[in-house]
Amino acid sequence: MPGQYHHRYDVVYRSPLACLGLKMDGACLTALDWLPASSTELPAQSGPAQSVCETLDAYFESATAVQDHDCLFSLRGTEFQRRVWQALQRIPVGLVMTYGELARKLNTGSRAVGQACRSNPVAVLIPCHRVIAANGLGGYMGDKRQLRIKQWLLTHEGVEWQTKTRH
DNA sequence: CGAGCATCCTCAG
DNA sequence: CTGAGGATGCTCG
Repeated sequence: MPGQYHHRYDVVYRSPLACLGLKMDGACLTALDWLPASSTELPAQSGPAQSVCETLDAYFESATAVQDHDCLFSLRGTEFQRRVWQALQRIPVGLVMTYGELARKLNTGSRAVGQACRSNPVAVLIPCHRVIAANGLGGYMGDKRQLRIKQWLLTHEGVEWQTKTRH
């Protein structure tokens, strides 16, 4: 049923992969969600949303060209989640980290990091897809079927991840 | 509290 | 290689 998501989002951006729903609060981005294939484009009309779309244009044109973006976020989350989301934004394009590595850096547990990644409100721009498991790709959006998105993004960023053999 | 997680490690078979 | 199971930190009801 196309269009059913339009009342939730201010803008629906069409990426090469799937549509992304934007929610704005004034000049700040509050949500960027991957939408189901059935959703249809809804162009930006306000300035701030348009600038987010331009950032996305640049990213999907060439990930490595966009080393940092100046989108403003306004995010709801616990202190711990914010700490993880900030750490995510410090992972540069082309690199990945494991949940365990990030956990050690933040003095916490790998599963807690994964949980915070899962609750990332801003897909792509807060690059939770750059965190992978010690032995493989890890999860994405709590749904195995969405893993192709994570895989696509990493490939687009020139990352060659491989399923490590254990031991 | 207790259950549920986008994990990790170890230890059999 | 595979699977089971414990340790782990954080969140939500």
